[in-house]
Amino acid sequence: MTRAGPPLICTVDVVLLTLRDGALQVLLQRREREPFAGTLALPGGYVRPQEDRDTDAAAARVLREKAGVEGPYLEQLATFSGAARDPRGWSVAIAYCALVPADALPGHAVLAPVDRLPSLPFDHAQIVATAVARVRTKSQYSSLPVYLCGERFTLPQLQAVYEAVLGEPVNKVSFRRKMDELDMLEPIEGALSSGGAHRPAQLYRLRNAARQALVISGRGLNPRP
Amino acid sequence: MTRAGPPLICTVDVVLLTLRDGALQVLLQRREREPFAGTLALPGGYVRPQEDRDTDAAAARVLREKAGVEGPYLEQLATFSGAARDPRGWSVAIAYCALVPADALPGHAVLAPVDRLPSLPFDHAQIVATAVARVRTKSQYSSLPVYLCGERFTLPQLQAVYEAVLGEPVNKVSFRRKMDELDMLEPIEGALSSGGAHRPAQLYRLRNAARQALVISGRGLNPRP
DNA sequence: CGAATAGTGTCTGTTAGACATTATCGA
DNA sequence: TCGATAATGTCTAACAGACACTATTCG
Repeated sequence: MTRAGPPLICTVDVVLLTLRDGALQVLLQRREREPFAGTLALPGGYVRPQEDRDTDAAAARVLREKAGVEGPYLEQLATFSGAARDPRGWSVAIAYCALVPADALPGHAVLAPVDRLPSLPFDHAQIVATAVARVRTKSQYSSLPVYLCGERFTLPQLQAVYEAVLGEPVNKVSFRRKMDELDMLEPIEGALSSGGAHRPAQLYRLRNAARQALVISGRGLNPRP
Repeated sequence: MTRAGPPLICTVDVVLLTLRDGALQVLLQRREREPFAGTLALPGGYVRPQEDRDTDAAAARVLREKAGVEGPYLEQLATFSGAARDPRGWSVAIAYCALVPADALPGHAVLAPVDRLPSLPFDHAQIVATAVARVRTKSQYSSLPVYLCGERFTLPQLQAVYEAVLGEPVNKVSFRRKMDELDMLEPIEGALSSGGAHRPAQLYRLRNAARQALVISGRGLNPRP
């Protein structure tokens, strides 16, 4: 049997996206080790076969250890590989995408808006671009953006989240019709947002059925013309 | 710096899908080596860092070497990993999906319909299921199924391909309207299908612009109710 | 009451599917 | 001419977006 050849570098990298100041932002960290020690990069780390059940678990561990984030929405994105992307040698990076409400992040977290990233090492810029494209596309026809909200939110808030993610305005009536059809939200009895000098909004939460899996809509929001 | 730990098994596996007898079928091969020598499985192999530019190239090489298929549509699917999936130990398999017209396969190729698979080793059944789900979803709103056709095809043929992939009938008028809007096909002047005792159909080919990239439609075909 | 935002009713243009009609071949 | 399939015209129902209107809070 052919041997597996020289050992490969195998890592997981996580694109953690959140919403801050009305913009989609990605979590970056200063690298402690070479290569690129001291520069901002995606959180990542070696896969640890003894410790990690699979790469999903490795990504969750990286987020827990490096960002203090526990149990977020986490989805495998794609795998990036080759001789060129890492100066240490031929490598495989399994990239993950995480969505987290901003208030679930520790205060010291470094965030950068996805459309004004600093220069990133490895192929991290490409990985972020892939993640953003995926999240945008998926948000067109699914409940994905709710993972960027907290436990309780109003429909106007949720609409603003969709608009921030999609980068374009969403028709209010259509949006509410869609949310109604998808049947993924339930109003919290008697709970209204307060604060403004205006009519308060009904607070909603995710239905239990919608907690586990994304809710998918046949036709998307804002289909291309 | 922490060492990368014990070497991992890193492979690529390819789900080659084609259309035969009006059904979506997957290419399988008898394994020559342990584990599971002699059983049918997805074509796959170790990533070879010295030889392969990246895992995309590794997948293309596997298809070329093991199935004699050159330059097919090839797309990364997902990465499967963990201690449980391979008896040799903790492994990472980067899975790819290929679409090929049936007549581009060598005569001796072993195909199995995707909805009546034999028992497969490793997590290959799950990998096939993932590939089929992805191809179905993507075919709803893109030109993906054209890769299952040859160079020249008629609209009724293409519609039959869509129906076979999606597993449900497609409205003829809507289908033709959509193909027209997408503007990805061009009629071959003066070329008509022949053979039946009926009106012959116009032959089409992909426009050059549509050759390189998928053509994406805003609203899908057959949106869910 | 006025400003501001939440929430709803309704109209209209667009799109997709059903159905019917015409076209073109071989036998 | 008939059977069969290709190709197209047209009607209708569903849907999305625009706009206007009502509702409810604070000051």
